[in-house]
Amino acid sequence: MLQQTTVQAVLPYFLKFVTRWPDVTALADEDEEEIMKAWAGLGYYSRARNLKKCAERVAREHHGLFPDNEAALKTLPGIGDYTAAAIAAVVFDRHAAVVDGNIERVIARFTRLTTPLPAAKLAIKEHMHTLTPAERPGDFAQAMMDLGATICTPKRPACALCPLRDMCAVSGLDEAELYPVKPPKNTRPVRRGAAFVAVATDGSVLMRRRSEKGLLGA
DNA sequence: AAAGCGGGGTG
DNA sequence: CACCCAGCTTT
Repeated sequence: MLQQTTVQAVLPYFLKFVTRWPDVTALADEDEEEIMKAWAGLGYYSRARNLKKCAERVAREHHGLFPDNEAALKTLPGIGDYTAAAIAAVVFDRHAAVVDGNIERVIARFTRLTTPLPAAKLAIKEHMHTLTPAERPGDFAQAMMDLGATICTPKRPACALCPLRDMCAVSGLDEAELYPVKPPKNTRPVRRGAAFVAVATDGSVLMRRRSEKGLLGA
């Protein structure tokens, strides 16, 4: 449910779902039509169909219990890189590198990555893996996501409040002059000197110096 | 690598 | 109005 959907929007749906279908088997045995009706309003309806298919496979192939490793999880319908790692880390306490949109941004800034996405995704995943502690990897992932949601935000990050400020590669830059930018369509990020910091799920620039506002070229 | 998939909240 | 949201699947 949380794939590209805010926690606030999901919460009431999630509560209704877990109340009506308390376990994987209940969901697997339900008619798809009923699940779709309960999903109405959430959008991205393929997620609902994947959820049912996933429940059916977990019920049939795993005795109603989710597999405890990333590789097996990723074979299930609707479960990709992020969700597989999140389940492995949060539910099974495995040392898995969780990378969602927030963590992507946090890591990219933290390492002052200038490679545009999605080419940088592997490097980000690897860096997150080295950063993730063996103990409470799930809590660490959730802390990183919270950091991205509250401090290291897409626009106007609150660097002054950041607990990672002293270790962050971007902290060397003048915070007061850092601000978010979205490049015009049909343009690509251009690097000039060290003042330029590029990152975002769509490959757009997140931050650059105000004085170089006209830096983007076609 | 890029397109397609939704609805809702926010500045 | 643009942008963003605990992404995944299919071209």
